[in-house]
Amino acid sequence: MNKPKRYWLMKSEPEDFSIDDLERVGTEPWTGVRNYQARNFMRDSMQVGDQVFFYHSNTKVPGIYGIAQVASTPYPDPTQFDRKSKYYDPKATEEEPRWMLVDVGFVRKLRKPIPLSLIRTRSEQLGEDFHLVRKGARLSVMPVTASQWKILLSLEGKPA
DNA sequence: GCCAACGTTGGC
DNA sequence: GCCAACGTTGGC
Repeated sequence: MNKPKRYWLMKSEPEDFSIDDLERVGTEPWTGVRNYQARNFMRDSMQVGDQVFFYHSNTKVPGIYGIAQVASTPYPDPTQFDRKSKYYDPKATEEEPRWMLVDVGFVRKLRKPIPLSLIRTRSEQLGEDFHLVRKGARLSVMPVTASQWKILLSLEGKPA
């Protein structure tokens, strides 16, 4: 029997890594997550083929810009061992890595981005458990339910 | 184990 | 650039 497909939302600052960058490279290890909750989602719950909303944060128009998919099983984030990386973690060792990640693969860019401002207008529909529009939401990797996925996708191409 | 101080996230 | 919200750190 097929496992039901899972959905996620992953944030990235486009100056750092954008959906266009992902389109160019095809697949990218999702390095630099240093939040335990976000790590746990990647380590414990993601499966190859899961669908991902690619969200641009810290930018002029924050919002969902594209769709990606989980492209690997979890493995240790190599940047935690790299002294020269800004993500270096002195407490992590090869034997006991702290930070796990998955590879993310390009699926498509949205015809038109779905701005956060538009997403907020659907807060009620999306429900309490939608992390993105919670006050002070800082989680960079979060689950999205099938119904939330549908609602959000239906906003593609809608005027903001 | 508490909690103040600090650093970071991320919208505006 | 500002600053609220939040997670983490470290002194006690």
